[in-house]
Amino acid sequence: MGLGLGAIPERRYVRAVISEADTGVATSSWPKLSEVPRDVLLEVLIHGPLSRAEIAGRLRLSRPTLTRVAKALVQRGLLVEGDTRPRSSAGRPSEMLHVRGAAHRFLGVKLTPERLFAAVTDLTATPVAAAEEPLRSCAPEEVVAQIADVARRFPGVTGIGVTLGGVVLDGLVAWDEFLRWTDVPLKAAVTRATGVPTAVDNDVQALTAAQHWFGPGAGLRSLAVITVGAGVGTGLIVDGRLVAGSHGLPPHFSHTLVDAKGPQCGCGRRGCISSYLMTQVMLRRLAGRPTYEEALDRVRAGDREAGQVFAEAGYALGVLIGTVANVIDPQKVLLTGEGLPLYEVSSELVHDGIEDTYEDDPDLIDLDARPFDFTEWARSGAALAIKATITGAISERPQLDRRR
Amino acid sequence: MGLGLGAIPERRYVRAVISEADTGVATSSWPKLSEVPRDVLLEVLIHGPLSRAEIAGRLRLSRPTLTRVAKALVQRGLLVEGDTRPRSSAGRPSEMLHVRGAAHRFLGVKLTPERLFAAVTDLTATPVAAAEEPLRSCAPEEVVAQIADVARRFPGVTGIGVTLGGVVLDGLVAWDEFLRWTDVPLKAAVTRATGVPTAVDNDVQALTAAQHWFGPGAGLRSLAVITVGAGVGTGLIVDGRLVAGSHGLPPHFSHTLVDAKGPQCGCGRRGCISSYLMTQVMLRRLAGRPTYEEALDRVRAGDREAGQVFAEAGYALGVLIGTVANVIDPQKVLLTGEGLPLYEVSSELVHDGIEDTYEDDPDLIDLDARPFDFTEWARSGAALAIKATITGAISERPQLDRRR
DNA sequence: ACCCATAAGTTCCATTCGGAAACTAATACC
DNA sequence: GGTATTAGTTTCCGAATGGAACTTATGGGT
Repeated sequence: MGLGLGAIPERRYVRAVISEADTGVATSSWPKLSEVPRDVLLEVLIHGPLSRAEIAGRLRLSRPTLTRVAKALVQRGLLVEGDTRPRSSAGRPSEMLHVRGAAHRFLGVKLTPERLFAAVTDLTATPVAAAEEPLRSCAPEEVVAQIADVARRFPGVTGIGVTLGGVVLDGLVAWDEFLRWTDVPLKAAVTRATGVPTAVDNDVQALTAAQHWFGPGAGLRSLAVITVGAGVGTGLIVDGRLVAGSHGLPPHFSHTLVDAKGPQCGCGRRGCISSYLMTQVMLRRLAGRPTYEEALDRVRAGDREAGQVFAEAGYALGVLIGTVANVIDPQKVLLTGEGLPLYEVSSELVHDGIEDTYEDDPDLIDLDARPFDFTEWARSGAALAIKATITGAISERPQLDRRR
Repeated sequence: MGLGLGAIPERRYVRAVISEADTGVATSSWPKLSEVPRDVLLEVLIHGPLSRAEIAGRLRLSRPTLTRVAKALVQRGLLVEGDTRPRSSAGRPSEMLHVRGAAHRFLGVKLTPERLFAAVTDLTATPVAAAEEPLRSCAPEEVVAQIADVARRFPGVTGIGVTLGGVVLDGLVAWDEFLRWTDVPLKAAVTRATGVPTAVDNDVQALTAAQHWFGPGAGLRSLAVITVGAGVGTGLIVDGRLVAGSHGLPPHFSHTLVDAKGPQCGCGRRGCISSYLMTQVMLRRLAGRPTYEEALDRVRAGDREAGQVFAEAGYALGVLIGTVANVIDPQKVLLTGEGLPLYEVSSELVHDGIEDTYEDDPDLIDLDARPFDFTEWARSGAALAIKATITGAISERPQLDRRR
């Protein structure tokens, strides 16, 4: 319904065989999975191909259960049996289970005030298509219409994930400074306009979750993600779950003080971490207001002034890393973003900042810097859709979980 | 066993009725509970007396399930039916279920280099006895012996919780600066010496968990606990769970910079939050090195010098509160500790600090300041024992949880 | 006083789900 | 080719959960 499928011939003749899984829109409906099958799928999704025995061990399930559950997941087309991997010693070799990525497609959309970035991925969050276009307007209705247009170009997706730089609570964009939105029920609107289940979240939060499922932080119990771009952003995974503040904001560390005599910050004070790291502020301090790339070139060419600004930025980044590590003592700190060249040119100062801030042995911090393509933002939208689809957050209202 | 109960007459005649619950050591054995009964017990423990219907609603269980589970818990002596509470409108009144606190007792022990604090509580963490004595020695074996002596004075406890100011990982005291311990397997040692299942944890972590179950933060999804005493400590609850760093330390925010020209801090730098708040440092700045109480009197009497030191400390506390709130955006910030008079004498400056630091509306912060008796530390040890007993962490090895 | 609406708690029963035991399958090593 | 070893399967059973229908205890209306 809502899909204009009235004209499609009835398919009663299939129902008896394929039953529920195929009743709705052919390729794009997600089967309802109960808890254990969902956990099994997730385990394979996050930790790569695994044998039944391995999964049973990790999830503390019996092998018979795994036989049954795996069979069901294969029947639903979500898993496939891949190669068999011989044991190192004796014993029957394992049959590896893979996620059948092609089974579903997801659309991710990242909104900025100027442009819309889109990416289509398969179930394993591997990109299969991408698009980018100017945002026609910032008015909510028009943005929704534009997203629906994009969605029409990629039919058959199982879910849509939209991310933006604002405060998102339960699918409602409570506040977006850049788009100038207040209380926009984006999730409902896009779901209605496209007919496809949609999830909406803050971009940094979605990126963090994406890195935790599909990136270098896959499956870690604790993880800190720091994005360096036009500004800095932080996301935290604690106890295997994304930390969402009670008001929907991602954790922010960025106005922690580095040096009270530092540059003027947007927040009104001086010398916050973010005052050193915001691209705008950095460039403003340089003669002739170069672009970011020009500034980088100057640094690489040995320019003193630019070097100083980037060194200070690097130090501030180090302080940020150290502060985050002090607070949650994560298994890994992941550094991403378009501004990562900063780490490349002044990694030494970053480490100075860490050393001056972190209260334990800096070697304990597993720091991972990953270069970053801007389309990654859109991909993390798709990852958001995948996550919402699998956990069921996308269709049902989120379950109150009665965990400890 | 180990409790010297050999002389107590056998009670075969009861077994048929009370079955398992009474098979082992009479009053002090904890029945194994499966997940749902455990959740039900917890819900009543944390959220006060509740009716079956109410619990079923909260835990998303059916009413028949609640009938069954409640009956089992009543049989095991953990719950009792209390008063019936009439509906406001029509309908049969609810029968309230209470935790039968008297069913079990727990011993909490807090270790400091000079003294040992002990508290015995019932299952609801209500204190029933307390003791305090000098620590005979800091040597691990002697401390264990002393704890065993204390435990002998309070026979029949179901669990023991020991807390101290060090780094505790899985019952092993990896490092305690104050006691000068490294890698002391305290949990195993006390369990062996007393014959009672024992849990060990960092004191601030245990306090945080205690406040989250039995204090003003009961049952919140997110909570920050800030203790002000000889130093400052921080504990976090996120998503209903205690945040434990991957190396066992509680989160520390206390060396965040407030003012680079501030007092010298133990960490080598100047003007950290903790440099303003450590009692030692505060008193050192005052003429004649008064005691804490004397210093407080001076402030209340209007002494300029003391007022300044306490004002700065208050401001630093505000910065700490704001920083914590920025990071996890908790539902509540709970302020406790022996040093709480600070908040009383300079609450205005605390709020200034919050205002200058928190990036949203300070009114969103639900700040709760609770005066603090030192025996609270020991009580939180008992709460630790309760928590470990109920979650099963005390006997079995912690289950790998396969949650999302 | 009586009946009815309302909501709590219970009983009964069908169903689901996961683990134990015992099996088969596929390999390495001797 | 036999044996040890580990993966995966089948069969079966017990535990636990939720739906339907019931009983119980109240308030409110007539």
